[in-house]
Amino acid sequence: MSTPRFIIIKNFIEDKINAGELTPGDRVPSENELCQQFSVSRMTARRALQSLNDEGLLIRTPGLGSFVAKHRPISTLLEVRNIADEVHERGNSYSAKIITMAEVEASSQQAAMLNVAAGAILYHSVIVHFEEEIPVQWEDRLVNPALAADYLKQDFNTITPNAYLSKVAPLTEASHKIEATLVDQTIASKLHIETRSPCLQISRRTWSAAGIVSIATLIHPGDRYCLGGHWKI
Amino acid sequence: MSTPRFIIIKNFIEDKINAGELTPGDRVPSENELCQQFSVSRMTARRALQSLNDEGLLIRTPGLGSFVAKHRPISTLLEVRNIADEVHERGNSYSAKIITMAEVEASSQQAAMLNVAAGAILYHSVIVHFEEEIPVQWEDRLVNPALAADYLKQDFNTITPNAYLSKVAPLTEASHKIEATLVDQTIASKLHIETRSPCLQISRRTWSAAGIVSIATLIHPGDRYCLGGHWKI
DNA sequence: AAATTCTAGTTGTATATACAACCATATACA
DNA sequence: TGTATATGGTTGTATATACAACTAGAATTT
Repeated sequence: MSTPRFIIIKNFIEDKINAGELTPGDRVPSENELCQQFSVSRMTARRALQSLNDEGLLIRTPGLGSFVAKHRPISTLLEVRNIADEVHERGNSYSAKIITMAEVEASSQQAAMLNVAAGAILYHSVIVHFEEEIPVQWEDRLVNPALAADYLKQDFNTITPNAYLSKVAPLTEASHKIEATLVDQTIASKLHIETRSPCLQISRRTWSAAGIVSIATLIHPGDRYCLGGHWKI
Repeated sequence: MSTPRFIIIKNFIEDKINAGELTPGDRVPSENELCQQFSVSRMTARRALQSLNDEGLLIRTPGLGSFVAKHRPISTLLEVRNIADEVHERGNSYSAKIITMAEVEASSQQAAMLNVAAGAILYHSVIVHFEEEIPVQWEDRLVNPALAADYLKQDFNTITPNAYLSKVAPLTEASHKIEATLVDQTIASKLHIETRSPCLQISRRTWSAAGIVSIATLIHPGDRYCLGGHWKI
């Protein structure tokens, strides 16, 4: 029913920041000052400040105080998700076509990326994903066999590589690179687009607790796919 | 020196999730169980669980317990930042060239996007940003005068539109769309690239507490710019 | 004058306690 | 049998308290 007190205090400060009354670098009331101002215990006042700190709005320094954060980069939580889930969520039919599925010897560059010895065996898959029979993603993936031994035995018509890997090697870390590229003739024909069409290319590297699991290159036709994100304080 | 107890408990649970001992949907020990197991007060055990909840690893339900979250989308915090800061951070020289800076009447579509009346006066700017004298971004921006009255009076060689807007109307919300496009002849010539080159296009809409501040279209040459992100649990 | 020490204020960690709200199950009753 | 009711366990909120670690500036000493 009634909103918790620490939320009230939190909103009080948040509103002042949004209104421009408190600008980056300014000092906000200390825990003790908030105690008196709102007649609450220090733990309650603390919770409000701590929460704002966790959200990146405040910087708190022992011995000094709490200050409005200077760098509040407009960042958007870009969810790079399971393409199958995404398609299903839109209520469309999903299918996949496997182009390649084999063991390969790691080139020196690939070995470095996956942190294995050059010449080591890697699993390599190339899959085209379809939404309503229209190709929407080209997925080229290298997998470290040590962390996903049964990769090649999976039926990727029923489970996506991403989903399988998340299951056998829980992901703890990932890095992405997003760029615009032109695709070559091979990929263009598989994606049913013209050669030299603009495409959104996502390069992704994923870690689990045990090490680097996989590197993937995902290519989307520019006119059929875009990434979106919404950011809120 | 010694790590806080709530961190120890937090890591204990986090490790089990990463190792696959606890999988999505599993129940984790309750606050009271952790109290006994680690000989700490409930508030300390609670803090560990609460922290994991805030990070999205756990879902906590009153009356039921705490469970490993099912949806852990690999999302990356994509920072769409001030281009000038980015360039400076790389240790390169930054400059800007103003192409357009004027008042315009809002078309019906523009009016709808900015939530103003059709035909209302808007500020319109087009700026090309350079890194080491090479164009890296085309910025086309529409601004709501009600929230940034002095927009046209700014010297955008010394302050970027983004930075100015953040100052006069603190941002509280933003949405982004990222896609790959081909640019027309006008933009291509300003960016010193060939017509029909692939480009990364970011469409951004920003809010402050008072309403929609601005809509911007940022275009980057595909071969000179990419977005990157790193995600960690 | 310079270096050192002290002090007040701040955040960080941790405990013990109390009550409210909620859920699932077991029990009692009609 | 079916419906209430009670019970135990869970998370959520809030307080009062204690001590540690850190910072800046004032006071003291050299």
